Amino acid sequence: MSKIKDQVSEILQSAIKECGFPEREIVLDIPKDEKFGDASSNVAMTLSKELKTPPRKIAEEIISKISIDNKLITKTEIAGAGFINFFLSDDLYKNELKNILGDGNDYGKSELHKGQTANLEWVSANPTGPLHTGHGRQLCLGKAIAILLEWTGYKVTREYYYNDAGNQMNNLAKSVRARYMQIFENEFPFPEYGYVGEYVNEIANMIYEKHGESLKDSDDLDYFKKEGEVFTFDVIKKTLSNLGIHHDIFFNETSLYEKKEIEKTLEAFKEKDLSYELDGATWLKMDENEGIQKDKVIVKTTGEPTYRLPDIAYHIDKIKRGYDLIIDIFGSDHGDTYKEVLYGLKSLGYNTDKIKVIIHQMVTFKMGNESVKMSKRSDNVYYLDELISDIGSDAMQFFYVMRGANTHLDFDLSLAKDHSEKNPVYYLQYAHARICGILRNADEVFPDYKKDLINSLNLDLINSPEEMKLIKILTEFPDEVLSAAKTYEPHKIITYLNTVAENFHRFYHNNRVIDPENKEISLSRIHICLSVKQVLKNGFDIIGITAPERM
RNA sequence: GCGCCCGUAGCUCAAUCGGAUAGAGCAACAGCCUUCUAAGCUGUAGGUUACUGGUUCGAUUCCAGUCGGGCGUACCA
Repeated sequence: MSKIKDQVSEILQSAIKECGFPEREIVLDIPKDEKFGDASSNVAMTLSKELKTPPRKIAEEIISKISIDNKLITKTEIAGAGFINFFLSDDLYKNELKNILGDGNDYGKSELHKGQTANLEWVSANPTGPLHTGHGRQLCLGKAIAILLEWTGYKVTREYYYNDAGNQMNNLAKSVRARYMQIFENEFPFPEYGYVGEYVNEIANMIYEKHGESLKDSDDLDYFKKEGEVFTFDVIKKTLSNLGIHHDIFFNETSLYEKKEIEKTLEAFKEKDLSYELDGATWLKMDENEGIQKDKVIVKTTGEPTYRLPDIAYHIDKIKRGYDLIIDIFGSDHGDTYKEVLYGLKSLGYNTDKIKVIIHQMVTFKMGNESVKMSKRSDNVYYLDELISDIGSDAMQFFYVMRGANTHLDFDLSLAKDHSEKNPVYYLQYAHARICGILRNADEVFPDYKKDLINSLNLDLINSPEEMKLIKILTEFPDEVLSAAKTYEPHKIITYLNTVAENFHRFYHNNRVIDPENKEISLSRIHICLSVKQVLKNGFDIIGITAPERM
């Protein structure tokens, strides 16, 4: 569609120029209702005020300059308050259809950001326990966004930021040690806010197998911490890997201390008089105009930095690496903190224009009507691995990504578990599997159909309304990818794929594809099927689900 | 209290810079399998887009206020 749209908007643009009207950026919409044509412009309405002329009159003047022929624009009309609607030649779409199979797995990719680099940081859970369903949304969202960016030409670096030295990790170490001690000392006290997950016992048992009771009198928490970290990270990475997520960089906060980057950042704040000492702590001056309510502590009275300082130093590091785009994905519980980080960077003179922060709202989990409260410290945690084995990774990926990030999402676990076959993901995947079934049939009836498609394909035979509608929708795919990528919203792809599947199922119902009596028409329909299959597959690749051959 | 986000069909959510009659899935009801997979298709029902006002050719979308929900408001991250 993109190319088709460009042609139409050029014609429209020059018609406006010919009329002597002021230039406008031309935006062509694809009307929701077919009766309004294939493309629609509201330009007459936007010119109305400036020209002090009724929009319909302006529209009339514009379309009088547009020539009608059978090759491109077959009809124009003025509708409603002054919309200019264009009806386009079917052949345009049929020709575009050929590009789908020509481009194959690349159909829909663009070179908009060719040669540019992007860094996407997400997940970034500290290694204190396995990933759970609270991480799921971010995980799946980031996976899809990374691919989406690649489809528009970016070279994407996937990054995971973690801290193996903070309070959370000390807490894990204490918890592991307590479980270890409890193996031979029933009464050994467990820390009040310790991690009670079963994995903590596993780590303790592992240590016991290696060392027996020899660590009984050791109060060296570092060893327990290290074992805990190694074990947990291993579990986390396995979960990620099972989902096809591979981070290129695991960035340890500790390395910022080793490279003195924290100190340097602190010095920079002091030099610029952006920080001050009060009550034994160091405070960063904040600006209410940036939406931050009050000054924040960056170094505690203990001498340890709060998370803000290393976060700022970390982003300086990323900026210096020279990416064209830096994306952070945070949950809404971090909604305020990113502002502090960005403000810190700005106040030090860094350009933060390239940093995009994606905030996703929390997911509420429900079991029937009961809302499920989850806490790492109460052990009623629903781990991601469990969710995957309950509903499958495709359903999970689909479910987490199918909605806009900025909307609160209710996840009904009992529904996902009990009625997994009802999951909307199957609607899409079934369309793909169905096509594969047709193609298996084609192999038997017309063994040489692939050659015939090249030599004797006759697209003139495509003329039913279902076929034309389907073809038009397929050609919108490249635009859909661009639009989803522009706003980092992979759910738009799913919404689109739904209409593809819907129209395919309808086409299938009304049109027999393989007809041994009529090879020519069979070939044209096989061509449509192959094109649908390709678009579905490419869309699945972006959102991160598989394209099954059978179901 | 203050800040950010949200409020659309019974439920979960879409709606392309502000566009035409607000759309899907699930749930409900009525139909469709001797024919390429019925995990599908067709039809019915379901809405004052939380409420009130404003901006304009036009508002689910932008602005103000009210009500309701989530998150934050740490010398936790």
